[in-house]
Amino acid sequence: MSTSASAPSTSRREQILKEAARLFADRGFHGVGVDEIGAAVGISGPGLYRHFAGKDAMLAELLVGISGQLLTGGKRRVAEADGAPEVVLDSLIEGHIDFALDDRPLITLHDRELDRLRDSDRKLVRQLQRQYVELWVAAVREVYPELIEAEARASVHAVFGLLNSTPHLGRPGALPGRDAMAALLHRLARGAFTAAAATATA
Amino acid sequence: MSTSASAPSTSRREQILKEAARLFADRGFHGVGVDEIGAAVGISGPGLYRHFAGKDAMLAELLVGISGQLLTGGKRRVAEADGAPEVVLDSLIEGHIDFALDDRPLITLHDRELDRLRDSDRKLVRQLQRQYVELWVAAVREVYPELIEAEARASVHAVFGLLNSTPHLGRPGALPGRDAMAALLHRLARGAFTAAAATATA
DNA sequence: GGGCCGTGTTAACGATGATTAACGTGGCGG
DNA sequence: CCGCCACGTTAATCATCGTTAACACGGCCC
Repeated sequence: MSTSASAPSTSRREQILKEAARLFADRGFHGVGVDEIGAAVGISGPGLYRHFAGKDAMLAELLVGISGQLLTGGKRRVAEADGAPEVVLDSLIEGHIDFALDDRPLITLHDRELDRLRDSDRKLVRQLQRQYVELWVAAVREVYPELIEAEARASVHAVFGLLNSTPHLGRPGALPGRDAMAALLHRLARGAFTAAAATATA
Repeated sequence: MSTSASAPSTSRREQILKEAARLFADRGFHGVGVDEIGAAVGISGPGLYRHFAGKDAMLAELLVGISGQLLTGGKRRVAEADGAPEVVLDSLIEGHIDFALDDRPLITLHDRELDRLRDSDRKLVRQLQRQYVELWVAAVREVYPELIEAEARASVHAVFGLLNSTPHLGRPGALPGRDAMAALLHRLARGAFTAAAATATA
């Protein structure tokens, strides 16, 4: 994982990635120039090419990183909560919410800029995303066996949309605080699944 | 207004807007060239400038149109179902689902490319969106009075994310058909609200 | 203490892309 | 018929942007 050691040069790369993520999320991949990204980390323009092969490479690393993190975290949670279906699902939901609330720009990029990738990268990201979805589908179907595959899959996608909606919220204080927001999102997600199963295919 | 009469030349403009919406949704505003848009309607490149002041104007017209349609439809539904809170909410949900399922590109643009607008247009679109949200918040709070304002607002945003998730789905047949999908989304949305209210602020 | 490497800098270069200019053409009202 | 107007076309313009070149400099290993 990225927290491997106190690696020194890693700092700059990660700083760049962080700022690039924010900018990409705000204005879109094509809407951001390399000069802006450079400026955001205190160096100017082409200096970035000492750290990345190009703008595309930054986006690729971001998206692969996000998908990988989500999948890894999801697998870990499934393994840790072994045996208890409800616990597994709640843990997945909790993990996704944490990610959505703490890394807003990344979550935004994740389902917005996938198509700007080179074919090979896009294929990799899609594969990671698919595995993550399958993790959820399996967990959901354990808790709600009455859901057929297609319903479960569609519901999972929809709940992702629900959880990922956080970035689209007006800044100030007309909203619950972080913890209350997390709790609310959790309830919303669980309630959605429950309702999906309620009269499913009936 | 645009729906004034059986105006003939309207056809071209609307055809252009439709193709532009599809392209913008697929590859992002900055990712599409005017030549591509032109090619999509059989004319080439700068011919578009006979119909629109520029690329920005197309996006502006699309976004204003979408927000306006949503708001207008929402207001109409609220008025028609006058008096019965549950009916109002269900009607709003149904209307939004129809829109999300039938005009995928527009729904995508709606919450993705807002920041590419001129200040005045963006302000207008945001105002229309805000009114639409308020419509929902009011309807939700009528059905679930135990929800406080902030919770209701956040829940509405989240449910929008849920309903708008349709575009992000793999093309083929691993998913329910249109009507089944609409029913499923409706259940998911209602279930989410119900769960939000269940132990709200308790 | 000299050279190499990591990290930057600024000045081209080349492509792309939005917009405008200059120019056609077919239909239609007078 | 004539000319105007809606609608297009292609060629030129001008800015922007990603990327590369050429050059600088501080630290660290030997």
